[in-house]
Amino acid sequence: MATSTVENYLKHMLLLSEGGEELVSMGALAEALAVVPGTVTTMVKALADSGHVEHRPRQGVRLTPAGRRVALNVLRKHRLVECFLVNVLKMDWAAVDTEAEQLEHAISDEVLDRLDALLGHPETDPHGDPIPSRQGKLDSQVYATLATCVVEKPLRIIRITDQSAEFLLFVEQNG
Amino acid sequence: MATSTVENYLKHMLLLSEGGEELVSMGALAEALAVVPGTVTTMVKALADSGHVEHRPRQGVRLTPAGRRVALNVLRKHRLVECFLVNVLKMDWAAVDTEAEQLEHAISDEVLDRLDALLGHPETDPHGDPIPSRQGKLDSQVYATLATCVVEKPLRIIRITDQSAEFLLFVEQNG
DNA sequence: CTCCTTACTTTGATTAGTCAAAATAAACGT
DNA sequence: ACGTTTATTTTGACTAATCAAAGTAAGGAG
Repeated sequence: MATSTVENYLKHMLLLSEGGEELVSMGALAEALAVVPGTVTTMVKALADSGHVEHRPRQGVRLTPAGRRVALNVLRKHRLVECFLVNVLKMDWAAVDTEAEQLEHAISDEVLDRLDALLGHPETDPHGDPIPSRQGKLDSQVYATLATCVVEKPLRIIRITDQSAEFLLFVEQNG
Repeated sequence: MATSTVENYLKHMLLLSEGGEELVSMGALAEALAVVPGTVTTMVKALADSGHVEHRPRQGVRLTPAGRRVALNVLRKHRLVECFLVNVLKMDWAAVDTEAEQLEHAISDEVLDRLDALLGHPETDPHGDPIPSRQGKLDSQVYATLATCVVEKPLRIIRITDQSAEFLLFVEQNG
């Protein structure tokens, strides 16, 4: 079984390559994981050995199908847990990300499935991010961003990309 | 924050000293944690340094009030999670122990409280084991055991002490 | 009292994950 | 083409948790 560290590396690679098939840079990964770049290099080489990623030295890294499978499963856990925390436990949707960060590595596939059923198979989490299907399908639709919207025209916000605590707090306090 | 390894050591010390104030032997702890005795000695010395336990070399170990506090909180998480898995997710009550083993280290106190409320502040988990209160109160009532019961007299089973998977399976299959 | 058994502790080594800092490579501007 | 900047990799060291195996203490049995 993949350790939770490994799961985090793979999850972040998936997030950093949203949609596209491009290589993820070591620097970006180090930033996302809050570790120094040297640590990422070491870890990525191990991940390459275990067949989860393909490492192009000095260029970047990319998930293999096996690595992507693991990453999608973790992401599915993360987002379904967020749904649970908000919809069932009525937690503040700005705070659930940190909680889910821990729980995503602790829940089994069995619990995951039951949670999914309990929640009525939701398609997105409370921030509007799509939830990967059990079969590993993830539709990353591209919506218009606030920056590309017409001012003064009514609109509905579907998804919030910036998950930083500060930003979510800002959104909350300003509707 | 205590690592999940530390939480496990403390939790098992609590369980092994059920009620009484006696010292827990290193051997019993090693057995419970499935590690070799030498590992326990090392770890217990570290735990003594951090003020969670009192170590009597060659005699045994005992929780300090601080250690007991941590242990009770972990046990509360474990048992409330079991309630949730059985009552809400309708999982098999013989299987939830292993699940809870992981989750007890991943859920925050915030989630714990909300879970407790959702479940209606239960007093025991699905196996009949008492759930420590938020204030750290744990009533370990002593019930008659099957071995001390009158045969052929109707009775209600309140609590099952042996949590091994095999035994739970046996109980399940034989009513 | 001496020996034996059993429990406990020590010691040395290992694995996973990490950092700091030095070394290297690629890219970039002039 | 040359030197400078920037990203990446390497190296050496560290912490947490573990095991195997050797060493030590304490409590009986005779």
